[in-house]
Amino acid sequence: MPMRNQRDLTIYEIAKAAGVSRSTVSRVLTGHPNVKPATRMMVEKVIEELHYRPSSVAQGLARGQLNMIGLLIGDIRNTFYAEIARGVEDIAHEAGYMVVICDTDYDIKREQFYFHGVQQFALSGLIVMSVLDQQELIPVLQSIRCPIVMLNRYVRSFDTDVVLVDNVEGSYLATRHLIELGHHRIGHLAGSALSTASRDRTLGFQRALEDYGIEREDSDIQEGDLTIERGRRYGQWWLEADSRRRPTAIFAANDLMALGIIDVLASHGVKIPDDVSIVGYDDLPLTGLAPISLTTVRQPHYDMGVTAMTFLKQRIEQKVENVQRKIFRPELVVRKTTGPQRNE
Amino acid sequence: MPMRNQRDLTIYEIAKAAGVSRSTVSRVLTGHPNVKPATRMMVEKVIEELHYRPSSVAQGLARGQLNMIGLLIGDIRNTFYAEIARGVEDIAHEAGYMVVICDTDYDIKREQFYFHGVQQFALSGLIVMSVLDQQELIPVLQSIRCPIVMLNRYVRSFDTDVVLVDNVEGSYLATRHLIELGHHRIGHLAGSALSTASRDRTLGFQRALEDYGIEREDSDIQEGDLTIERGRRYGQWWLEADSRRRPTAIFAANDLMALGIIDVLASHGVKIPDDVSIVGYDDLPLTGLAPISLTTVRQPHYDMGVTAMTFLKQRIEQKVENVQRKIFRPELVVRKTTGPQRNE
DNA sequence: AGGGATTTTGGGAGCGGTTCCAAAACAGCT
DNA sequence: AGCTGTTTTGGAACCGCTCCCAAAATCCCT
Repeated sequence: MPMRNQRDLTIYEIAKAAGVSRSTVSRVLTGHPNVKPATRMMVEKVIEELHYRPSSVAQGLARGQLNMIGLLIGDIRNTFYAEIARGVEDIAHEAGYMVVICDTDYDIKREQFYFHGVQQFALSGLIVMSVLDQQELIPVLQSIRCPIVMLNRYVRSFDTDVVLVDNVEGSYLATRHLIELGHHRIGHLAGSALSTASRDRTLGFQRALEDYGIEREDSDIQEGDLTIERGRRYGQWWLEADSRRRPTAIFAANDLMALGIIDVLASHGVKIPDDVSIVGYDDLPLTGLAPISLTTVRQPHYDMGVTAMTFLKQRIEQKVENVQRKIFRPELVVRKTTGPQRNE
Repeated sequence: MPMRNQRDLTIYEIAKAAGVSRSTVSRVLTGHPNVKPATRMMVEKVIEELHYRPSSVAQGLARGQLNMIGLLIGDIRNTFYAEIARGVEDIAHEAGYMVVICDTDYDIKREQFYFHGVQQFALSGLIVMSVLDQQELIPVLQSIRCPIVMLNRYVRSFDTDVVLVDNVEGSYLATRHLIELGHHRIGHLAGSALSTASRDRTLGFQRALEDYGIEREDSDIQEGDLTIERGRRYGQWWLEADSRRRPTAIFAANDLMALGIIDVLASHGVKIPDDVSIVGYDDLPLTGLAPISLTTVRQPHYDMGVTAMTFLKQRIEQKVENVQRKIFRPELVVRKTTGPQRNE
């Protein structure tokens, strides 16, 4: 039987100390306008002096929602998510919300678990970077009774606030960059086909190829899972592929996979970018370091988190009416893992 | 006025549907033994069929603690913390706790804020990687009325469960490695002198020098803040220092700083390890990649998180009596940023 | 000063559970 | 059947706060 973590002051003590009723204290606490200024100041003084802090749990029960928000992400160990998380938290912190971290590990079971958790704890809101397929996601989303902001994902038939980056454009930029360097055998290691973000990146890739009249065999696109390990497997595949047919340039759907590829290739003596060019996606903080210098597509992760939380806050506080939408523009960062196609 | 996030089922509905009293439902919910097996099964069936989930907030109020724990860390963007966080969360998840993330940003104000938050929300427990000086930390810790596990830090005069890595040994290993390569001008870029972890690392460094009879000027140790930027500044300093007196090997108190140093040096054409050897500390996942291949000291971050949360869980559930303590042993990982001292 | 409108305050009923206590049901005995 | 002793159950108080409603206080006029 867990010990009860005792508290000392309740609103009742404050009321007594201030010589008013609990209701009045509650009013100053919640900023209700109908309190005589003198009374308000007096109560505030007592609160201050006694270092009273209301129980968020009791408030949560009475108000029907806890001052917390959930952040549903794949895996916090991926810096991509970590930066977003930090952006979310900074705003949440200012606004007085705590952030509950929900690592789904890209696992649907676990994601379901957290969706339930959000209900049970009556969280005030939820920022979602889900992995569920659209089909499955919709009913779940509808069953959630709190404000939701979708981040880097969207569901066409479900209108929520949403923060996006133009993934089509980002990968178009990356691919065009490779094309302009003279490459025409370009491989794409994609993300999961279930996520709109990944699908859009693949789309941008294909569109660029088309625009520049480059033929594409189906084998040029492989599906991945955004892990470094998957990148390593791709690297292995590349090493073993027919050297006259394998891509001379590779566009990976995220930096982690690009790094995995580089790891394998570099340790087998493949020269980058001389033997093969590589572009990633995300611009993780460490990929810009001199020894790596990955060419990649930058997304404003931190700001995405900030924006998502700002949207959510407004929604929770019902300061807005219409759906909020923000689309960031990605930016190509050319560094040293891409170079001109060498004559064959 | 935020909208109330409506719920549907309460314990009362279940009681009615099952034809028993709320108390009985509550008993089956909490696993109280005094329920007739037939009744229990019957109630469970109703709960199952109606998909009832008790409100964690109401439970929290009644029990005096919420089924959540806090994780107080510096900055989730640092993979070091992210891996720990993931270890913590995985265990918490199994045990039915949610994890609230508290990024202090190494800022005392913000740390205080979160300490208060823990109280207000009546969290069940707290895992602390604080930045506060011992002096300041003790009263704060004492004022917290919930179980605490200290992670990678300790306060001598305050007995809590603790999970540590032997930092003295780790940096001893790193330093000895450099000495054995023939270096005798070795620089140390330390962490904040306020944290026991950093102080211990400095201690191991000094001890190794002493053991091998190497003289040390005070300038060999510089205080840092564990950021990549600080590493860059150190790199800058090294570039500008008198080339006959500057260190031929550098031991950084964490990988991030080591990477910052490498970033600057590598982009100025300094050859690593030919011109200077560098050792980091942490073995972040990306530092092992071929282009970087940082020699470093490995700590089992994920397992540290797992252990901390396991300790905390036991403590919350009062399954243990005595203080729990676990000290992991670090491991030197020799890669390619360290090499023999070249004749001068 | 008196009367209606408005502001300020206190009382009390929730919010959805847990838990203590006493009553009810059920044993096992003689 | 009648009497203890143990399970099993329901009732009610409570956890700490919010918020509705009505009473009290204050204000502005005539």
